[in-house]
Amino acid sequence: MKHDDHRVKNGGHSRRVTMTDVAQLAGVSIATVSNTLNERPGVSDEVRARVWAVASGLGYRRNTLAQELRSGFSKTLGLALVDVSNPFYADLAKGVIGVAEGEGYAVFVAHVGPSSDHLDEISGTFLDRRLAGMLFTSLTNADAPTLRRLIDLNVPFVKLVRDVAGVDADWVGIDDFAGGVELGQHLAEIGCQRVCIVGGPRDSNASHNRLLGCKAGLASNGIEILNAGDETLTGLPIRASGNERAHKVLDRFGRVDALVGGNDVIAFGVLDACAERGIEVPRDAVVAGFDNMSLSHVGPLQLTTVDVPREEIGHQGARFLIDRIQGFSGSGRRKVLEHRLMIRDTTNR
Amino acid sequence: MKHDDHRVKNGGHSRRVTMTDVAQLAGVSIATVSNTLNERPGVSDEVRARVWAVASGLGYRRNTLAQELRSGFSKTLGLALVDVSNPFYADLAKGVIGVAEGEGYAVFVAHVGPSSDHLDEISGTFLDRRLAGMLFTSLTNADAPTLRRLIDLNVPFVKLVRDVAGVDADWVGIDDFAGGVELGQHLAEIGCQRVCIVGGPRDSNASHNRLLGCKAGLASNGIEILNAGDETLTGLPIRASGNERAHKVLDRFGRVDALVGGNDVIAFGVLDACAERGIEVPRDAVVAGFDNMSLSHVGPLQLTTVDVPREEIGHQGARFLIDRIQGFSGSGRRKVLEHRLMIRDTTNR
DNA sequence: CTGAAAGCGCTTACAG
DNA sequence: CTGAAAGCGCTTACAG
Repeated sequence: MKHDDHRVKNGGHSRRVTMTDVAQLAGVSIATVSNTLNERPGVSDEVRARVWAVASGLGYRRNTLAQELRSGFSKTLGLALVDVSNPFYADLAKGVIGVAEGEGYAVFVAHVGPSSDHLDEISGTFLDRRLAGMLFTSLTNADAPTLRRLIDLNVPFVKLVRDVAGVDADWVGIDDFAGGVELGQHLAEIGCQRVCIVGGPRDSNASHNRLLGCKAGLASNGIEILNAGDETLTGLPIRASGNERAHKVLDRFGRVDALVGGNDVIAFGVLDACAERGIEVPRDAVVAGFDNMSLSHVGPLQLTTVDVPREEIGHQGARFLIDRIQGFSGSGRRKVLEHRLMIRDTTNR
Repeated sequence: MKHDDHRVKNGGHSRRVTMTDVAQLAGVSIATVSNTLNERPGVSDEVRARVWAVASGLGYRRNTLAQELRSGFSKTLGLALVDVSNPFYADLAKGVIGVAEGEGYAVFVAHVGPSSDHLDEISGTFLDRRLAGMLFTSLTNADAPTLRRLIDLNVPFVKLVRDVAGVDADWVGIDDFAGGVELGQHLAEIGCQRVCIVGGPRDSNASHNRLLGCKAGLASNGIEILNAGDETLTGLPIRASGNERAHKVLDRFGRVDALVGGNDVIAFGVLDACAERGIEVPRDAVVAGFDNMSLSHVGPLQLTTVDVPREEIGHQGARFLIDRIQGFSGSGRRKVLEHRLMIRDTTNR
């Protein structure tokens, strides 16, 4: 195929090939070209063959903007993430993009900062582009008005991982509470008594449930966490915050048997803090996380954590969304995927 | 603002607010609405104020599809990645999305599989959507025809990290060869004699340069790698491949002083293999990687590696691309960002 | 089976 | 300063 095949001469300059070009060369109307290319019935075999031949000969490609504008249907999704460079969200994104591309949908990825204002802005630009649907992560209750506007506009969306009470939409995640319980019980079983939790954001319902679950798992063994009610209990889900809060906790509560991170990234910060203080894990203290990040089991000191099937959450979320785009209606579905406690080096003693 | 403000009644059903709605309510033509909203001169203050008031009262949002179709200008970029869930690409994506959103561009993220066919397909769907420009990673020479077609179509694009010879376009990356040299020299300095390289893909020019550099750095100290010419020298940049090839190398060459991964992910696989064989790092053998992934320095055994400023590469790439979209022309620029050898536990002896 | 025509929601010369 | 009209590239009833 020659390169020029994708363009058409037009008085010195050249432009992209349109249906009109195909129609003229094939000697038919653009309606017939459209019907042929969209595989609609009622085009004679002879014409159909000629149109296809001309179209591919010219290297014709349908203009998606025009198609979506006119038809009112879009095959584009929007995915809002706190931060792609966080492996947790990156894995979700992979799951979403994988299913979406398989079904012929393209996906916009946008970054939501810490503020809900930005989520509203992103949802706005998604609306401007008339996306077929959206997927949200890291939602908080403050996002409810934004989501309700989408419901009013009849734009389908899915909540991933975190849920927002009172907003009726499909949700995919895990049973964070149950995962927390299992982790708490494991710590009790291996004999931990003095336990601190260095949790995730206060306004994340997933973090909240993990924390409640872990407390419950410990409580059923008669253990109460040391830093209940302390400001170290919740914080940003980043390594620096885990590190800083681990140091505070170790300063405040002296000897600690176990430190639980609200997620693996926090737990890495906790491990850093232990290394910085000469606390040998798991001999002096055990450490656990939540998520099972792909790099949480590197080298000689692998992290105990609760596996969250991130990519699968992305898959299921995309499927839910595409269902609704294709006409499924009904109140919000809830899909709870399997989590699994992964006992590894950092609690192995 | 009421929810219904974003919609307009239309015989039982309701539709999104358009410029026509705004024009009618404001008692002006849609041309005037367009001129006002686009802040073009030549609209009286009185009319301007009225139009803005009506537009925001109605919750009007411009339809991006229509705008891009009619104006012929798009504020949308495409980013093709092997895999977002690979932290290296995730960081690049973060950099690109950060700058793009700051400049008012949205970005499509697509997954390129291992084959070049898929890259061509992705570039096709990007063209269909009339994107303003594209960014590519993980290019190989086989992608040259696809890229040349973009040049013919006058669609700007940027090559990130990997370069493709003979395709004139902006490129952003690091001096992989120099990074390799520094790493090789470091290994020689700490007394390594028996060195194996477990490199990246054969057809990645970045991996190739790293490998050549490392060999050169060793050679300048009179050291030749053990597995030169061996099939273990190149392979997939994934953990399993690093693990498998490390085992092969250790089987074939007996005692080895140093194992170099083509990137950190490969090096993690190498570390796993060492742990599996009871080889204590760095006592029995040292290990190094390339990239400085954020999780390459976790806990008690942090990986020696060469820092690649991934997010900054994304930033610079997006800036280059936006320059060209805004009219900059001229032959391909080359931006070499700073790398840095990070000496850590795995080579610390 | 095929085509002329209207229209999706905008932008853009061009008159007035 | 303002508006009527054409047109971006398609899709979609509707005639013939």
